[in-house]
Amino acid sequence: MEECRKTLCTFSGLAMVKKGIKVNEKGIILVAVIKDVAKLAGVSVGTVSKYLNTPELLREDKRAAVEDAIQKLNYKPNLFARNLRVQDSKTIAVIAQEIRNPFHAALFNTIRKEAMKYNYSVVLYSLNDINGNFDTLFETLPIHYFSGVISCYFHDMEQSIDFAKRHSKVPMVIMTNSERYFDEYDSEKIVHADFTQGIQKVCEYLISLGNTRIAYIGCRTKDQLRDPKLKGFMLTMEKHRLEPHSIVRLEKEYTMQTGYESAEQILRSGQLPDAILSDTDVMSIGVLNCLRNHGIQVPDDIMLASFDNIEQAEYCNPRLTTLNVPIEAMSVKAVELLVAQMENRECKNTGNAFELELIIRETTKNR
Amino acid sequence: MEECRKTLCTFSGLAMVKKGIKVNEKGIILVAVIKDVAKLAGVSVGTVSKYLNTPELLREDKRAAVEDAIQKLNYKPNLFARNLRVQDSKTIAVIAQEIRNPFHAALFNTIRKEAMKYNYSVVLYSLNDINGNFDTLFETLPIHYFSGVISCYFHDMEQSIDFAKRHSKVPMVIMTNSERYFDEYDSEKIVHADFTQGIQKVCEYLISLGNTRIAYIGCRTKDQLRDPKLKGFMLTMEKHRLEPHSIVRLEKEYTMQTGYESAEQILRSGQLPDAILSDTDVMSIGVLNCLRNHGIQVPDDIMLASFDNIEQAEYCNPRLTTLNVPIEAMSVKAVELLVAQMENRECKNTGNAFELELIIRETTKNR
DNA sequence: TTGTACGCGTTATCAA
DNA sequence: TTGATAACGCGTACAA
Repeated sequence: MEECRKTLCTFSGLAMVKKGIKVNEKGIILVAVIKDVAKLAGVSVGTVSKYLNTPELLREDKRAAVEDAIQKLNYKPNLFARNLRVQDSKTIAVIAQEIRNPFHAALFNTIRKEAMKYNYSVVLYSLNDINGNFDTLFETLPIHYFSGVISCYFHDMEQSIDFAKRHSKVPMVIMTNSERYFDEYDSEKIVHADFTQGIQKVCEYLISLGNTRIAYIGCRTKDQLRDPKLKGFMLTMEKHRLEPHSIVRLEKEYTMQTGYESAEQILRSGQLPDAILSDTDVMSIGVLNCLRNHGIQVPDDIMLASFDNIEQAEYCNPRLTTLNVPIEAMSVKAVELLVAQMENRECKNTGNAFELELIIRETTKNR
Repeated sequence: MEECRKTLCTFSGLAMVKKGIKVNEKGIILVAVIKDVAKLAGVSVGTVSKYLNTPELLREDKRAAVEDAIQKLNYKPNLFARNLRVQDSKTIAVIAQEIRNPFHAALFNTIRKEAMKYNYSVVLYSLNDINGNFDTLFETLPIHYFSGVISCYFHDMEQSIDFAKRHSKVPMVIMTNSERYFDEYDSEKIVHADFTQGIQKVCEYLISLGNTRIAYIGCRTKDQLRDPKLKGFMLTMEKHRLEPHSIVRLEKEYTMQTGYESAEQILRSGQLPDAILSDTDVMSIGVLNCLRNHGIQVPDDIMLASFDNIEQAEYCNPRLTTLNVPIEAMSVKAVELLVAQMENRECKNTGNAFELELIIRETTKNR
């Protein structure tokens, strides 16, 4: 007993002092644990535990006593102890691209809010921190300490899918951007929007407006041959027997700055294109800025259309014609599917495919 | 022993199966734990633990053996067990406003990256999720499971400070926006920029341009009398014996949409102001949009200036005149101070005050 | 319906 | 330098 108290003093006490948690003059922690609640309520720890997990199995008087003690002590269960015991963290890892990008911020925010509804916490892993390197992620992410994973790294679907396969036993939902992944992976693990079709819609629209010399702006992916957006562009151009004015895919991140630089590169090439198809709204905003700097009017001199429909697309000047990606709805669905997996419930795998809708604003017009 | 194995089967096995972790046909978990490493390396668990924490205290041959075993088993320490034992989570809670706001996204992202350098994880608590209610936060946030807290909820400093005081023993850093908090709180816990002075700078500049009828746009804070930005505006106007054209402070969130609506309200009031001073860039973008819809030219008909200097301020049309808040530098400092607190190091409390610099762009001009 | 006792995976202590 | 062991706080099987 003396020994025990000593240990308490040196170990917990010190550790807690270090953490800044209140301790009394004897070095005993003042943060209540289940034992303290039990003592105060005059019951056993087992009973307190039952109160926390299956309160309906408790007699009313005991229930009230425990509740009262918890209140008085401001008791909060220790999550580490609980997680350790039940081998489940109630935490979801979100593998995303870059939180400063409004598209991904919206995605992350929705996932976070939805997860909260199901009592799950969310931790963000940003692939931009590690240069999009999934091997690094594989090494650093302690994946088996998460209840589940949502992967929404559109930038390199091949790697995302590969990563998921390496963890096939872990509850996971992947947001994908191309039909081709449907065959490769369980459909109840996929939330899907067909970016190839999406770009085709945009490109068809630009062509229908009479544009023939169309420039394409994107960022270079590792597996560039399979970039679904670029593919959609190429398919549409071929279908109409049109040659791209140019294809600019810098090895940079999706930022306004990159959009600006991409536009500059197009301008340097000499002859102006009729239209620019940018594969993200964020880049488009940079494009607009660059064109304005060069005195080029949008849409009169050059038209511009892009992809995502971030909130800002409606607020820039001129307002962006773009393709709506229902990212909030997709995120809600992703969490729903993941929770079903984590809790071993069946979940109909219908309705995981989302439509992309063209939003026509001011950067395009009838010639 | 039989009993033990049985328990393993029913409990861990099942729990793990539920989680989708690999188990063999006997229900034994195939995720390696420290015991497995020890067995394979032919050492005790204590030795493996030493390898993980103080490898320099190990003999070379043992060190190599453990390293080899860890490799072979792809062993990763269980964080819950470790946290439970050492009573420290190596996790920082960030109390922020709204991750979709670019200003706060930049803030959160920098904190996250910096924290990573010191081997801390970061969890986001967004006050917008809970309507800015600190009492809710107080109840739901398991604060003593975090190694430290960074509070950057500028929207209601009174409550932020109060929250911090209620947790005075917890390592915490607060970003503040007004001189007045310096006296109330330990200076080594504060990263500071004087928003009152900042707005004064902006307002002085607008007045120096010949504007006299200036409208102010912000959002309503709970403690509106002490809103440092509004205060700066009022002080400057009084100093110049000017009456505000109008003060619009909707009870909404800081969004482009709110900025739009605020501008509409100003326009409805009849006589146009000479200039609008908006207290955040995000709102300004909405203002620009609204003015354009009404055919009002910026800066010719109305000038506009604001606060934050988010990246987008340089990319909108016209480009925003605004006040630079060095949010990245402030975030870096915040993490530095927090780490010092968490690890009981001294940290000179100099240089925690950051200067706000006026950035003149296109929404203002000499008349 | 409640209490007892054990174990989750780790680190710290102490003896060897 | 290493190994055995207790303890972190909780949930659950089983006994009462």
